[in-house]
This record gives sequence, C-alpha cells and structure tokens, in this order.
Amino acid sequence: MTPRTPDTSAEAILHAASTLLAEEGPSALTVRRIAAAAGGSTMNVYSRFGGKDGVLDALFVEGFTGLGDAMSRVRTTADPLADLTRCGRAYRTFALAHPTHYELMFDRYVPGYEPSPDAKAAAIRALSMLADRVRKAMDAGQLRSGDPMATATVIWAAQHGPVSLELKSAGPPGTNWEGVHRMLTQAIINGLA
Amino acid sequence: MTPRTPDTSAEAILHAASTLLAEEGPSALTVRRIAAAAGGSTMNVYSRFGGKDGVLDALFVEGFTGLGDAMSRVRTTADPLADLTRCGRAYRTFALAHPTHYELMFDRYVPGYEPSPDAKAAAIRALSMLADRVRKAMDAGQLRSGDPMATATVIWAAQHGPVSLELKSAGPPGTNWEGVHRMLTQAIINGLA
DNA sequence: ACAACGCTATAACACTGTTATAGATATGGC
DNA sequence: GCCATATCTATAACAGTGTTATAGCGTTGT
Repeated sequence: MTPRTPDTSAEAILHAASTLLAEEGPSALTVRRIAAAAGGSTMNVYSRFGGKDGVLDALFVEGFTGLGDAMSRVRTTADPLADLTRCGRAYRTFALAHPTHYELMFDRYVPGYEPSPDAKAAAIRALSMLADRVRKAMDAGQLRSGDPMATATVIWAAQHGPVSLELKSAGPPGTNWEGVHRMLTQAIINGLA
Repeated sequence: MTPRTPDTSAEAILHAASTLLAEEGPSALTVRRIAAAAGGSTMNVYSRFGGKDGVLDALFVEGFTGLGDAMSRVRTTADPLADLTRCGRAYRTFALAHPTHYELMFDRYVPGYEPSPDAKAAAIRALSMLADRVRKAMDAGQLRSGDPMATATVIWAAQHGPVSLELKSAGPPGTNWEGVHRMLTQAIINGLA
C-alpha cells in the first residue's frame, strides 16, 4: 500500500525503524539502515529527529503506548482484583509479542542513550493505566488503600522481574516462566489486599 | 605495588576492565581503553580473551560471583525465612553498590553481546546459593515444598524487578524503592509459605 | 651463538554516529 | 514567465568502534 510515497516523511522513518527493530532487533537500528529503509538519506533522520536518539525516543514512546493500551484494553468487570490479574497477563503477553520493543524500553542496550523527559513521561502514562485500576480496587475495598501510583509501581515491578528474566532466557533452562509470572502476580496482589 | 609488571597479564586486563566499568560505566569499556589502562596493546585483549566479548564474559562472571557471595555471606539462623529476606536485602545492596556490573549482568547494552554458556553457568551457580536456602526453608517446613531451583527463580524475579527499575530510575520520581523491594520480597515469601 | 618461535605493537579495514559541504529542488517577488 | 533566494537533500568526510593482518622485537631451546 502507498506504493511510492514521494515524501520521506517522519512517519516513513518511524515505520522503517519500528520494522527494523521488530524484525532484526536493536542492532539493526543504524542511522544508515533506517534512512535506506525509509527511502531517504541519513540527513533526513537528523533534520527530522535530531539524531538517532530522537528515533529511539519515538520507538520508546511507541512501546510504552502499546503497553499502556494493552493494559487499558483489559475489560473492566465487577472484580477489580481479577482485572488487575488480567492486566498482568496482558503485560506479559505484550512483552512476549514485542520483545525487541521491550528490550528498548527497559534495557540500556545503547551506551549513550537515555530516554528524554518526554519519553519517560510516556512511561509514567502507561503506569497510570495500572494506577487507575488500582484505585478502583481500593475504592471497592479489595486493596489496602494508599497511593495508587505507588501501589501500581509495586505491581509493575512484579511484572517486570519475571518478564525481563524470561526475555533474556536467564535462569535454569526449562523454567516455567508463565508459572513464575503467575505466582509472583498472585502473591503481590494477595499481599496488597 | 608491582611497580611495572613485565607481563601485561590477563589479570591486569581484567582489573583494568573492571575498574573502567565501575568508574565510568559500560560505555568506557572499549578495547583500546582497556588495553591502554592495562598497559598493553589491543592485541593483548584478543590473544588472551578472544575479543571484547571474552572480557565482558569475565566481568559477567565476576558480577555473578560477587552477587552469589553476597547472598551466601548472609548468616544462617534458626529462621530460614528471615534468612531469605536478608538475602533479598543483600541482593539489592549488591546491585546498588555495583550498578554498572548489574547493568552488564542483566541489561543487553551491547548489541552483539550474549553471555557464553560458561558465563550463564556462573549465573545459575549464584542462583543455587538462593536455592540452598530455599531448600533449608522447605526442610524446616516454613516453605511449601517443591523444586528449590524453581522457587528460587521466583524469588530472584521478585528481586530483579524492583532493583532493575530502580537502577534505571524508571517509575515516578520520588519512588520509595526500598519500600517497593521490601513489600515485594515480603509478599512473595508469604505467598510461597 | 644461532635459529626458530611466540608475542607485541602498529597500522589497516569495515562499520558506527555525526557533521560539513556541495547540489538540486522548490518557493517567493516581480 | 523569470530570476533570486532559501530550504532541503545527498554525498562525502571525520572521529570513534571492534576486529584483523602485518611487521618487528624478545625470548627460548639447542
């Protein structure tokens, strides 16, 4: 589709970078390859994104937006605690479906790269999705009341731990990561109740 | 001391690399800088370690050895569950004391770097330290019995989650990471009891 | 003392992000 | 319609990376 967009626009660069990241991993994200895949020249990346970091930031935001969407798409039922558990499953599902984006979001694989304040804000926005549901559970009296953002951070940490290790295939071979994730999620939700 | 070791030995390279990693972070780990700091030439790194990855592997092992030692140094008392909790504290303390090593151990900051099988074995050895204590707690009837290695992996994931996020300073500013870590550790130990 | 070998250091190669420079293309004023 | 201007693009150059090949030195065994 769009068989020859004449303008090597910012969207083309972003699309190319996102595809490269998904299909070949972070090491394929070189300025030259991104520019070539977008049909333009390297300077395009600099004039539109200010450099490689700008593109990484955009992918970073894209990743967190997707993660937030995945969690906000979880249907809201009369049982806020069960909703939170399903959010945890959505978290792991997203990470396994987009491992390279997750790597970019949470691993500092580029020595000089640090997410910009705006990018970090996108991460906080995704966390707010969780905090909203935490607040609902608190209002329903199913979760000990307190700062929803702080409690959401605890749940987030419980998600990131097993998912991060699973993506690195750390730990003993044959580990049942789905079970580890479920057990940890269950334990922390019980502990916060 | 040793004011002019005539042999730019492997230890000198390792020491230089470890110091560079600790003092300037992963981005300072270039072959040329390592060789210069060790007083030798770049070829030294290749003849003795087979390339940069060999040095990274050695630092990887160094990190996991240190982490395993930190957890095995925790004193064993009559309360295996309390010992496990202290192991968790030792885990976080080690990570905060050696953030760059932790980064190397768990973040894939070098695009092409993958720990060698031997290096991964060192990681499993560190995990075994935890598994030993888990077994003790199981024998004492304080922890639900099962595969100690699998249970240790769950505890490990509960440590890595908050510690990893804390080191990246992810999450909302002003987060009480020590509290997040303690809460998660407590919850998972309770959940496994 | 001599020969052979191993190890070291230097320089070259292919690649990276980034920047400067020349060229083409489009725009604005008449 | 035509020219001057300005922007945007593409090419090439620069400093750095990991890695490899090559020439030189030192050491060692006989």
